[in-house]
Amino acid sequence: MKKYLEILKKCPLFSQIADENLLTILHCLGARVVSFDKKYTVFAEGSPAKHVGIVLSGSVQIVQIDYYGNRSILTEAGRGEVFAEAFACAEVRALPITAVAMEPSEIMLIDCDHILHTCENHCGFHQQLIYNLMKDLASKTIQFLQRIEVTAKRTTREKLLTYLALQAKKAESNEFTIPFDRQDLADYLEVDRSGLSAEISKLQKEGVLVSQKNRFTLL
Amino acid sequence: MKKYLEILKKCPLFSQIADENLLTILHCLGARVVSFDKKYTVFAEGSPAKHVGIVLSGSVQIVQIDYYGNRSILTEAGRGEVFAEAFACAEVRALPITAVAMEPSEIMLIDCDHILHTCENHCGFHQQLIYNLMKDLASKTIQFLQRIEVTAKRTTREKLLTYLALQAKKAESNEFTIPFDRQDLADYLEVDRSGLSAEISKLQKEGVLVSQKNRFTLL
DNA sequence: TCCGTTTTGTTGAAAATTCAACAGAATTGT
DNA sequence: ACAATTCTGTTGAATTTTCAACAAAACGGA
Repeated sequence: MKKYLEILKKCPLFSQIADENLLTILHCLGARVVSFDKKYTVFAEGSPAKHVGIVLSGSVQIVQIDYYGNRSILTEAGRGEVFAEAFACAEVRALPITAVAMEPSEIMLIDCDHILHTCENHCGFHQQLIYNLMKDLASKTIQFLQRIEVTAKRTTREKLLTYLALQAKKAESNEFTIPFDRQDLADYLEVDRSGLSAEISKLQKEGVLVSQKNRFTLL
Repeated sequence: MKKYLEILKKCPLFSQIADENLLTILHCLGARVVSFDKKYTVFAEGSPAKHVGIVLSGSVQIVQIDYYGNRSILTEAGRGEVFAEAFACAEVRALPITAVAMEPSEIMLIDCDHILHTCENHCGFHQQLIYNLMKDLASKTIQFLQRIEVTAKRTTREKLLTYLALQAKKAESNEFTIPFDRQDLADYLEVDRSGLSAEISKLQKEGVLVSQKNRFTLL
């Protein structure tokens, strides 16, 4: 576990927890690390929502696939980020989403019960963990809100520009890369891929932005 | 405060808290009750996100209004429900949303700092409140996810049917009322109102459902 | 009850999206 | 370096949405 300490220290779930206690806590929580190849499923829809995931390396996408097979990308979690926590915390029976590794990834899995309920050793960190989980869930709610702000727009152009503006703000620069290829971006914005490609071309011709693959510059 | 106890006992923020302690806690939290007439603003976009709201009577809508004045309804909170907690918990400076009373409503306001941080009296309920807040935020995340599942659909018809199916499931009946008029429903589904009206008419003619105002029956 | 306001349903035209198909570019694995 | 696969941009047709305008219905207050 030692080699993961650096990244775990940046994980919101463990904020305010002294480095020297981290290993103990991980042991107490029964944390384990699993590796996934690119495109492999970390959590499958319908399976029990027991575990919280933490991205140690690589990245995962949280996707929802409807009755007709249409894919919707809900979020993307990179190094140090927690995912699937809401389902475990809310004690839903079956996961309504799927988590897929986007690259070869190492994922730390923690049984959420171990976080929420005191362990046999009565280690005193549960309160802090619950507080951290609460903070994390609050910021996830706000993330979803931003996504809704984007997808609430009615046209592909508006959705795209709203999304890119948010990314530029996040990167604090007019030049930034996004974690999506064209199909992914379309599935995140809830629009047609070919229409999205066309819109990006159009915006480039109009001189609004420059795009090379997943790197964008707003002009 | 006494007259609100019945409804507060059903509020997720106070679950697992003994009735006899509730009044003490409310006092410790500095809870106060404010009345709002129909259509009045409970929280305005841009104002500080300090308070958590609890609906004691009436109901509120959480709405987002974009640069062009397009309204998007994010959620609706009825009696006993908590709202705006995510912004206070995540310590965002300014509220990105507006909360509006839908009917004459009594709202309990609690400064979120008082929930998250121990008070002078060191009353021992903060841990339980934080735990409750965490549970509440987890279920709010899942609520948002369902909304995304609805609005991710590409056509008015699909959005409407997905929404109505969820409502039927929630009501455990094919007959149910929704908390929206036509314009509100359109602003929730992110579609055009007139198109929505047309689609409802069409579905009635096809014998898929019956609608009288905001009461629906799925056939 | 009457009047003014709000809500709802309808319509047709304009605009935008989706869909399917394809070809070139880029990437991956061997 | 090569072949196979995946990704991307383009196109045109069909579908759907949006927009604006209007009239009937429902509602609320005096």
